[in-house]
Amino acid sequence: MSTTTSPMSRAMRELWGVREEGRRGPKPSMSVRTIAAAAVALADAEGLEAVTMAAVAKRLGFTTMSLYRYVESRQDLLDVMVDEAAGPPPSLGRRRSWRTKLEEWARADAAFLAAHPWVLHVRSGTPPVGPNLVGWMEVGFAALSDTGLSPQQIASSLLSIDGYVRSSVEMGLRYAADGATANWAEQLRSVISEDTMPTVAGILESGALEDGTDGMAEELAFGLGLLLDGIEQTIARRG
Amino acid sequence: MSTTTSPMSRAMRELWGVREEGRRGPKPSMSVRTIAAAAVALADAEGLEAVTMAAVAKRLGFTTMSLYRYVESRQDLLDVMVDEAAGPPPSLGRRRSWRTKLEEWARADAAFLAAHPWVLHVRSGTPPVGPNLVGWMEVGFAALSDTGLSPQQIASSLLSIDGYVRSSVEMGLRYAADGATANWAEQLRSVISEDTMPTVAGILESGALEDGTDGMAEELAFGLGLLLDGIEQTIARRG
DNA sequence: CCGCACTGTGTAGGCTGTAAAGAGTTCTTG
DNA sequence: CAAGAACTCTTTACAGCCTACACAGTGCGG
Repeated sequence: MSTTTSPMSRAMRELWGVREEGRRGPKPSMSVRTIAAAAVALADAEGLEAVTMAAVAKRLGFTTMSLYRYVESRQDLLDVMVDEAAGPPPSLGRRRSWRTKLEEWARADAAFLAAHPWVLHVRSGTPPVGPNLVGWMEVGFAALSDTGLSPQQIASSLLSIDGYVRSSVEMGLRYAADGATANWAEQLRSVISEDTMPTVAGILESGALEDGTDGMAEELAFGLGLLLDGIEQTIARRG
Repeated sequence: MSTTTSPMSRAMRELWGVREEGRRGPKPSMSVRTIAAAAVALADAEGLEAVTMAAVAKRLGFTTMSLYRYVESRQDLLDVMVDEAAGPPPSLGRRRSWRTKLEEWARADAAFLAAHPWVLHVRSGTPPVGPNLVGWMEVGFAALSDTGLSPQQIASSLLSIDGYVRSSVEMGLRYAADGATANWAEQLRSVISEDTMPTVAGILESGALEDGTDGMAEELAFGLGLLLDGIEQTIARRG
């Protein structure tokens, strides 16, 4: 109930293209976008932990502190990075069914996350406010807007899909990492026995978890199909 | 292909109760469990960021460095914390159907995550190796072991469910946080217009996202039902 | 032209995880 | 039983992190 209203960060406002009035001093030599792009490149190459203020600044040939003219804090930078990495939303066309659109939306989402896995580990306290991510929501919501679903149902449906995609990609990356499950199996073998953990032991020995990235794509399609089926049913029931 | 085999950490081995031979020096005054419990309490109370080695040690009345006799690194501690917070797996009984069991498993999973939200933000590079989490997998796998599904399918099914539960809880916490969506709406209102983002604007005004925690439980049940339906179909198709 | 708003820089401080060395305790071995 | 090895906890130290703050230079508004 204690609604603490915090304003949008300056960096986000710049992304939305709002003009500040009365700009007097020297013109900025960077922009939030260039900074974000450099930081994204760094995260793509060396992981999220490598994204320190110093490292990003160095990559741009500026001092660490100069970044704070554009970004309020590291967290602010991370939020901006996510929006930058997402890029503009996919265009879903007009003619096809909501189901085809949502499927394409989900696939684009998965591709985005697979290309920038660190996004999954950026923990932003608040829902997204960058123009790209809001754009993604826009086209996703729009795909469902003619179905007769309530706003509530539309929102829930899209969030379900996004959530499922995220967890699916994350699982895929975790278990498909090079030798990850092999190593896992080896560690477990030294502690578990057929008596205490028979089912786990069996599944481990079957090698079911060691099939790498292919399984991920299949799994994504599988669960996604289920969610879409459910949405379809909800629509059929008069929304 | 370059399978770098890393052994299980000493802390994990202690959790599994393996005995070290020839213990000579003074007896340890703590245990991995007590440390983990203190750290969990801290995380529950003040969030994951508050869990520093110094803070945990202080809470136990020891020096920071003493923790490193029990735990190899902060990351190691985090892994142990997750296992500790999870606790023993739910007992699913014997008589009921696999579907009832899985539903209960998912509900217990959601309850666990809702009680310790920071678990969602612990990023462990490897699959879990603690006794509690492996126990959760055991009972989850066991619920599906009589269905005729392949080990591969069993593993995928349970991971799907866990993934969905996780994302559902995370979404719920993010959007249901006190005043979060209200604040979000206010921020967006200052940047978007009916022209550029008509659907988002409409959904925002409808207040669809501001209904708090109740929506989460419903949403969880909704998507979960879909996944279970899908598993049921797969089973019916001769596994 | 003056002054203010703005830029990028340099310095500094507090906090972090953890490496390394030391002092004390207990078990094992000769 | 004595001696040394192995173990525990402490102390000290350090590199790296984010960022607050004071500064010097720049360019527009009055």
